[in-house]
Amino acid sequence: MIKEKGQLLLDYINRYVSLTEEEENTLLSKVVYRSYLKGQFIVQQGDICKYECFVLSGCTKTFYIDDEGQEHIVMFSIEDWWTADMGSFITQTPADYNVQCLEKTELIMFPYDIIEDLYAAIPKLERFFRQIIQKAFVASQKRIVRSFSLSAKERYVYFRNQYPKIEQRIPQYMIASYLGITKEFLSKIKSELIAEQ
Amino acid sequence: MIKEKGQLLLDYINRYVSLTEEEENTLLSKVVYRSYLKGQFIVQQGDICKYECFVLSGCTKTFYIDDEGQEHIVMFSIEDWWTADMGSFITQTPADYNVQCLEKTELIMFPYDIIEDLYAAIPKLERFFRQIIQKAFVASQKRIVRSFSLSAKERYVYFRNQYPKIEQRIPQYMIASYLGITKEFLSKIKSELIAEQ
DNA sequence: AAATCATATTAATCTAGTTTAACTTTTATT
DNA sequence: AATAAAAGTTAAACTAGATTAATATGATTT
Repeated sequence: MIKEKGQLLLDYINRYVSLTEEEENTLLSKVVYRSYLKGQFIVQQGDICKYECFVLSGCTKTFYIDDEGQEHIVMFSIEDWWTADMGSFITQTPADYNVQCLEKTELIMFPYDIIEDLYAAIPKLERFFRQIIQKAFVASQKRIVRSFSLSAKERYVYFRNQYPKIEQRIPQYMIASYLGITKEFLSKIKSELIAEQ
Repeated sequence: MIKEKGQLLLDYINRYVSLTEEEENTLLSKVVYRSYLKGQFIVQQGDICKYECFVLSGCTKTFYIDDEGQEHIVMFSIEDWWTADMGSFITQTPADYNVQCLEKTELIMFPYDIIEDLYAAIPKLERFFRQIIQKAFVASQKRIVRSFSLSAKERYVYFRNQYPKIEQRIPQYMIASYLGITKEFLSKIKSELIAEQ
């Protein structure tokens, strides 16, 4: 794998735990670098998710198609985030979600069949993953609270403040889907917000 | 700590990792057993959450009071589940949530200041917690999807099927709060469901 | 047994957000 | 530059769920 790409991952991990040079080399020898084009799928609903992926560059959406064929966006992932269908990955059962690239996207992929070896070789990784998943879980719980206690307009304003970088890169109708509202209603909210100031 | 109480925790942990007898003894010597009465608070909004708690018996609700004074229930916890404000616990910052007992509740508490020692003494616990948090995160993501893609009636039916034990122990108005609807609307849903069959 | 307090029901009115559909603007393709 | 395709806007009619308020049921206390 290209040295400088791996370094981005190591920098990220070293914010949580400190790896020795030997551990760093072991890690980089086991993970896989891959680049996807805009529109390509990293995971498809129904497949078994074989990789947990760290995003080096680009942007993905994780979404779910319901029985009526409606798309519901669960999350976006950009640089320094993770993407995959974790439920499918940890249980090796068919994925509920699709993960699709909204831009050319570079990833470092952690294959399922080596991740146990990796934990055995580098126990610190167990701690690292525990810590980032704890953070993700807390964020997810907070999103549930927001979905119940805030209006659509409030949720949009929150999203815009929290993820200013994401908003600019993504079409409005996908943001509407992420917020759980229609694109028409988001359009109305935006024009109200403009009128307000 | 009472031997048989500790055994419930060990049985639970041993479903994920296998502890040696020495590790089991170390663990039980560090955690704290405690019983709360109905109505008592385990965590209060604004406090720093000092314990991650395993529920031996009883039932708790985790909730958030919004700016308008409205209560929003984030989760219920019963036997063999965990309860706390994890966000507050991991960052040691003021809690967003309250955790209150809906019945007499027995807990095993993992104090914040010993948890690092515990990970050091029993590295398997790191793996154990990683695994249960992964599961919790996946469940949380699925709940977000349901909150967007299902109607209130569908969410209620799902809840009833998923947690039949919880429904019987808890007043309707709390279930309404958990589902993100008013108690009046839940009452309407229930009478519709009765009329349907 | 009466009184009180918490919980649940019902119904009328209201509103945040959806649906449908026509139109406009922006971006990509030839 | 012209055309097509994708994304975004506006507005009218509609609906899921909220609000308000009155009533009913069920526990708990005295």
